[in-house]
Amino acid sequence: MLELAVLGLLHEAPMHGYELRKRLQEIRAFSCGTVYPTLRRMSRAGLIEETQEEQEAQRSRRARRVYRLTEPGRDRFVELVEDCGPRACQDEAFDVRLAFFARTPPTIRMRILESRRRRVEQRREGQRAILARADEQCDRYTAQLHRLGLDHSELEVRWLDELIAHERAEQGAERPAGVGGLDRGLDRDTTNGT
Amino acid sequence: MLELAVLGLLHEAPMHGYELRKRLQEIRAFSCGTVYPTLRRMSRAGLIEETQEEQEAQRSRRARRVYRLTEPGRDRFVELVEDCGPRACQDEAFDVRLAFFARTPPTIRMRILESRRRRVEQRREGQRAILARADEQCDRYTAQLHRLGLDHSELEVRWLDELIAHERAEQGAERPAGVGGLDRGLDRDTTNGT
DNA sequence: TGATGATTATATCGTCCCGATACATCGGAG
DNA sequence: CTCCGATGTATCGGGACGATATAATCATCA
Repeated sequence: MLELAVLGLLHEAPMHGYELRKRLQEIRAFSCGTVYPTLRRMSRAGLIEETQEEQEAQRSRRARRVYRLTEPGRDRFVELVEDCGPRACQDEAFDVRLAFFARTPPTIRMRILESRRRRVEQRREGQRAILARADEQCDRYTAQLHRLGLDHSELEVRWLDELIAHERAEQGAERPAGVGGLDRGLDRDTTNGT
Repeated sequence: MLELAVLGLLHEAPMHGYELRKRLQEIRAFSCGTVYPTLRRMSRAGLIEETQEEQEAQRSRRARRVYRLTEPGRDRFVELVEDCGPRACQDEAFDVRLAFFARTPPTIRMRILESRRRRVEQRREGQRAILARADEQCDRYTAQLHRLGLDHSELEVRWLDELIAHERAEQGAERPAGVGGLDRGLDRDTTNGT
């Protein structure tokens, strides 16, 4: 997942590790014990290039490593972004996937949202079942825990319903009408191929 | 965390791995790739004992390993349950801690609940800040992600407030009254639960 | 001038946990 | 009788975490 996030962020512009970490935190708080080893691994795998930021002018601050997306990295991003297997809607992956929805094909978006919905609904049913027989087998605190979990699940299902409805409206508006490309606010100008 | 959960469950009765895993799922879905190695480790550390379930009568089903709490294990449980450092209110730990609140001293319970509240409030403020400037720097989907996160945080803060109020009422009822002696209300008495 | 601490920046360590996979045994359904 | 699904134990590779170390830069205040 970090891989996808890094690829996606470097898509915008080359960055050094610290900047990457800060941008990453807008998506999810990855630990730096995760970020740097991943950058190394991706660098070895050829998905990104690292170049020493050489600016003699400044006697610069410890010559930061600047990471830049490579062609294989771009391909890998497309590959990851088009994956809609079961992992794509798991808790740890879903938020990162959503963060790059603007660069995800609409059909994939729908599939991910619906998979996620099924998953959360299933969890919700499990929590309901547990709560239903909570009196017999749970202590008060455990029951409260599941109540919170259930509320979370219900909240997320409603949220997903909104997103799905929005997607449908958009796709419905585009398909029959032909190419619109308008809908500003969805993403700002992601069509620039760099 | 798994260690605490295992210790807590074995506190009730000896169990074999599979049963333990099923009971564990009522708290959180630990993978079996986590459970078995942990059982081994705890066994080596002397926190639990494993005994072959020998029942000649049945030519039994592959002689399951039955785990039983040892005295050091009991001590370890107390130690873990009384810890209220920052880790105790982190996401991964908090649910397990709550699951054994019934065996956690009231003062520790309060400290954990309040730490948790501070933590979630902090997260909430971060999310609010991000949402406030979402128009400039987030795409629509990322903003939605943070909106859900914010709703989750607000939900949990309210939930914590209820729990904390309940704890206070309980402690308030016991302290000034002197010897109440009885801990009732802990396991039954779900009040009106909102 | 120098001490102090916050921020920027990179890196490693041990640990936890996950999902996939493999292997067996058992009971019941077809 | 055989296949299937539950029961049951176990390992593997890998992703991620949090603590920690190190170091340079910068502002501030004494």
